[in-house]
Amino acid sequence: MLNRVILIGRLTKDPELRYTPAGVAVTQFTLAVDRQFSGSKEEREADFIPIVTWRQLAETCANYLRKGRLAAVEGRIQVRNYENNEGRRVYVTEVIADNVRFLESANREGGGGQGREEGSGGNPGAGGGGYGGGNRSSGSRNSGNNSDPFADDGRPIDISDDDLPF
Amino acid sequence: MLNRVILIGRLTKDPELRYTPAGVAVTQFTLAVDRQFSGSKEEREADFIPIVTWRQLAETCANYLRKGRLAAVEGRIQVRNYENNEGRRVYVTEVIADNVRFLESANREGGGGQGREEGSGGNPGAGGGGYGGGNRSSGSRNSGNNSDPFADDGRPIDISDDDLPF
Amino acid sequence: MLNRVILIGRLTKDPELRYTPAGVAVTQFTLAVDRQFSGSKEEREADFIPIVTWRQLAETCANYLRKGRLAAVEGRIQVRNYENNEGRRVYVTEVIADNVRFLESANREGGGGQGREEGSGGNPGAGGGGYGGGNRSSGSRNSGNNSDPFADDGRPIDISDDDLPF
Amino acid sequence: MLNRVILIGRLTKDPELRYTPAGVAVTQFTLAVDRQFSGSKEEREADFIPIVTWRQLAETCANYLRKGRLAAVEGRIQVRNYENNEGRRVYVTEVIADNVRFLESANREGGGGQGREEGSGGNPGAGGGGYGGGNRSSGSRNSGNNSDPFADDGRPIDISDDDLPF
DNA sequence: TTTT
DNA sequence: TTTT
Repeated sequence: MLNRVILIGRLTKDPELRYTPAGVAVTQFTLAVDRQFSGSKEEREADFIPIVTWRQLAETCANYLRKGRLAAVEGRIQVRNYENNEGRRVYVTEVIADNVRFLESANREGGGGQGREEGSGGNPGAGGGGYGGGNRSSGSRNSGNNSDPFADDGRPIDISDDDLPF
Repeated sequence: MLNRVILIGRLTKDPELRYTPAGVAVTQFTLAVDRQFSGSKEEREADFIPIVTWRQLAETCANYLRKGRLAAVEGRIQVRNYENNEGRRVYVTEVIADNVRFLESANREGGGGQGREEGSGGNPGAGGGGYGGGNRSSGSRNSGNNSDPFADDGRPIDISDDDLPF
Repeated sequence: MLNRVILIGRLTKDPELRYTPAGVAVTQFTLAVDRQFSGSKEEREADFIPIVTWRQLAETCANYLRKGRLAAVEGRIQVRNYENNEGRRVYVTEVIADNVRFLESANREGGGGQGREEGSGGNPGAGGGGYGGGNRSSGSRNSGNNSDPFADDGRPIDISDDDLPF
Repeated sequence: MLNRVILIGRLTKDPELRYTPAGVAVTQFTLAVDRQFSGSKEEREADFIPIVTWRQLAETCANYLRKGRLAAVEGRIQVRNYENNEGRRVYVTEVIADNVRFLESANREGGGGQGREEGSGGNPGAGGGGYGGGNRSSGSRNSGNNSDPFADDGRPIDISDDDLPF
């Protein structure tokens, strides 16, 4: 019916951009969202919330977000489940983002040498991910059978384009 | 920093009211939130999102919500983790609600014989659950030592998976 | 940057569907959103918030919403201003909705004789108003010079298609 | 029923802190929230949304926010009305904030000489403005009859403590 | 100007 | 494991 999430937090790692077998871009990252305590700094804790973005927004996030950066994410909660290699059903809760705002300029902390730092800051059109198109990267950039975007962090293999949210 | 969720959906079951060892009320239920498809009714699917409410709001939800009812929930995403009985770390994602709106009158479908139907509908003050106090039910309604799924900070204590609500 | 509003309330009147000179559907209504008081029923008050919907969503709202109905609205705040006929600048704050959920079935209170009651309830695709198209009603259903959708309730005349939000 | 707003934008001016006759702190500022255009930079436009904060949160905002700073605001839409000096009813729409996040450190642009710059950045407890108390500044710092906090920008005079939202 |  |  209605499912809306808004988060502000910092990336725990660089985002990971992958492609579905059909070549659709998917980027994942985790947002550390500090809980609010009026109390002391000792008890500062955070929720670590996995974010998934698709298509054009996925590419933009991969280009402009980095570990430690502050970002605002708008999206919806999705609960997926899959069977793990022990035959047990595992439930994964993620936020599927349709809008991401970069709240810190890209050139803040001097890069880090990954050679991917191409933006100068601001928010180069990260909103509206997929609304009205986006560049459905057609090619099979991701061939082979080990191509799953969610493999090495315990997420389901055999993701297909049926998982596309829009 | 900022962590806000708003959901509208239907309860998959009656809510479950329990008490921490310290006597604090906790109610849990799952909300089925239909995904939006312009397409056919066949492909109608839902996300099943676990909700947790505390204190006064927990009591109100237990009193007025029932399986199948429509409700709006406002809260924040929380990611808990604990070690299960196989020594594995399990992550649980829930929405901690601080505001619940009952969108259907309680007397809609005539009860069901659980003998707990005491409300007449509307929304008897479910908002603001816990803001400024709530009635911290003092008593030791919950005696016994191994019985409660929530220590007083909401983390599971020494329970088997059978005791896990989800 | 980020501008998100979620409201639940009741329509103070039937919605008003009009068309821009270019034939784009616009529906307006006001939502009465009760403020939360734990206190007595006497002091129950509401905010009356003007809602604007466009295109396909406008048509759906005009078809399925009626005075008194409960609805959930998702959108953004927009502040327009215009010069009134006394040469004074007037500011109008509205919520531009991109998602509307009908929380009460259309056949609840038996019609009312407006002869427009064609729906049977539920939510016939009101979400995503305009995402990916909608039927941009082509024709000039609304010719002449007195055609402004906002005329008789003190809203600016000379609305043009530049005001279209998507 | 439910009324929730989340905004990210920049202050158009320094915030204005005043006190009601009873000595309750009120801070007002306007947030410029850029609309999203995938298009050119020329058509960049913004909504200018008036924000009101009360009590402890008002004091914190007055201390740490400045013109041009980026902030996230969480609250609800309120529509007030009053009669202006020409006997006409005027409607004012504002966002009553209950949570404000400072998204830029205070020492960014070097002050500006207002002699009020006492913070070093971060977010010193701006969340939860008023939840569970706040320091209801007791004194009559604001005596006299022309003391209205909303006077010089066309807002109603004679604001009383009845306008307090919590 | 307002809804249940 | 799921709601209308």
